[in-house]
Amino acid sequence: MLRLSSDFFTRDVLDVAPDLIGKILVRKVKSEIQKFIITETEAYRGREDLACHASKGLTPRTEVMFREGGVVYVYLIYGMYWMLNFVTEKEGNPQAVLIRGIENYNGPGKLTKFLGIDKSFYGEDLSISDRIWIEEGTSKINYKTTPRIGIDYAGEPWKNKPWRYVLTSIK
DNA sequence: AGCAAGATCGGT
DNA sequence: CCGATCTTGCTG
Repeated sequence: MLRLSSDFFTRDVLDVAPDLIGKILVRKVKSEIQKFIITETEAYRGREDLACHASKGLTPRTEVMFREGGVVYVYLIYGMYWMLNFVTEKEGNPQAVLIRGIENYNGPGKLTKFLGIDKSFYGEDLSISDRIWIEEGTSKINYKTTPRIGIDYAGEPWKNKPWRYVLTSIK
């Protein structure tokens, strides 16, 4: 199957996040390759989006989001769960897609634990990595949108933006 | 230097 | 509904 190049990620996160639904997340551990359909994503869009970590500006933690799209942004939440994100857009425009679900593993904290994703993936380049990348899916899919989960603190209008994308069926 | 809160999850 | 568990950004 075809690995998605950085061109796929250097677009607006509101285009990339829904386009990732139905794509294949590939994880390679010691020459063993595992593939999963991506079922749920969320978009975090720039410095103005108060739910996006980049709204805090360029800090050691958010630095990777300011890079050219196509690299991995991971961070620890609640002291125990790693969140897996893919950076999007051009350099200097901080956006990222949170991977909230893959087939058989719903929940952003559960899937990273299952896949063995941790701090060592911070900044990993999806176009050349030999342990994580994305491949084109085969089928067309349908999805729905809802507000993002767990970001009520961001307030209006951010908490109600329909920037969560969930796979509903495969055509 | 200290502190409150967090893009979660599983058990009551 | 509540606790686990620790990094982070903000305050002082």
